[in-house]
Amino acid sequence: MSVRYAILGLLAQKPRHGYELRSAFHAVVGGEETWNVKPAQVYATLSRLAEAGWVAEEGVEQGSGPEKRIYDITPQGRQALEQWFYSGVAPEHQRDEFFVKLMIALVTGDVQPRRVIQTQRVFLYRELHAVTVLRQSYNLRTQLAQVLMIDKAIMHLEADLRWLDMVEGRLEEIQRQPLPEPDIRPRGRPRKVEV
Amino acid sequence: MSVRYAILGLLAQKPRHGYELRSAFHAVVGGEETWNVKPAQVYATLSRLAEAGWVAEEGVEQGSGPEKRIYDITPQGRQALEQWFYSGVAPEHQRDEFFVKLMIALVTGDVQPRRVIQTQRVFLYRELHAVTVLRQSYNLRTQLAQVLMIDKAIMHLEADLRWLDMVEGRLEEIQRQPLPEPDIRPRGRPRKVEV
DNA sequence: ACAGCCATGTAACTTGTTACATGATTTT
DNA sequence: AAAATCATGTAACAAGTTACATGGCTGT
Repeated sequence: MSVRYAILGLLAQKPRHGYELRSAFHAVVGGEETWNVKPAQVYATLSRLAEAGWVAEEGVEQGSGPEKRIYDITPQGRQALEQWFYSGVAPEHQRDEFFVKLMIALVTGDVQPRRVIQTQRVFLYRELHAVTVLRQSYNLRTQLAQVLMIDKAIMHLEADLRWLDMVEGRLEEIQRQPLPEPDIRPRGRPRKVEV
Repeated sequence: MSVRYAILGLLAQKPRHGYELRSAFHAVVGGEETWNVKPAQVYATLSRLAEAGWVAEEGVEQGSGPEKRIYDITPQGRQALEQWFYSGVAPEHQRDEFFVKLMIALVTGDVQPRRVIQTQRVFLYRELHAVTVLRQSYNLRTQLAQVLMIDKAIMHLEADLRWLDMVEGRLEEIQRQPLPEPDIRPRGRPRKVEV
């Protein structure tokens, strides 16, 4: 979803060809190291965007070398892009892998949840240290994307660490009371639900 | 990735069939409303797990009604599961959709980054309010998953909001200096890189 | 000559979603 | 009889990754 609109946005700036879109994406979002968009995805996305009528192939440019298939954004594309810009992005809290891991660890007998939590805590601390060191090497003016991303990473890592502390607190509160089995509701048509 | 190991973990608890795995997943992770795993995914994942040798079909149980194909975890499966439990989950900061949106908004001329930021801020505030209200309706002892998830959501939303403030600060710092175009390096083989 | 960029793709695979298909069972 | 659950799947699609294939241009 992100790459699709990113390509659309870069085409709104000026017409470009696939290879150029890929470099521009890396330049804007923060380099090949942080988000390496594969050529396959760029060309596939361009085809889908063209099929949807959001971009159009403008023609082929041929200098000295291979031909470049130039794409441009359409009016419909511009409209879709604006809608994207001015709509909110919902963070998906629930589809977090560690959350699933923790909940499964709590019901599966032969694993210690506290060790699972501790493993994650150590991991997050290492990550926090790594990005804090990395931060010093970036310059706000020339590497805005990198700086903003690290700011975000730090805040999220701190939030995750505080959450892990909270989880341990909550678990102590309920003190080894096993999770209830899923409540089996009676089969068939349920009676009218009273509110 | 999460669902795969969740199914494995639930089978480590006891042998189950596909339909039961789906209900158990919902019961443990927090209900159909928060993460509705589709039957298609459960059965597809079971096939893949069986092919990998992590689970095995134990046989068919036939009561009054349709047959149930019971699966159980294998020793290899148990090993893989333990490795999963005791390894860290890396949060993916960079593949955040709003981050991409912001960076693209900053280079695309015809959109106001501050309005994009404000839209997201309003969205996050609404979400924060919604989960704060929802929190009151849950009970720690009987709805642990829901409570923990909301704790996490609140902390992340607060982190995101603080980050948005920080972004505006950073943008004022560089005060409408346009982002530099991607630096075009000379083509051909680069000379030896000096460290 | 060779390394490495410029430029385009195809094919296979993974994880997950959506829609469809089938049929038995159970309670109101 | 209708509604809803129990139980299993197939097919098509979307987003993304990995690997492969092709060929020209350019600087050391």
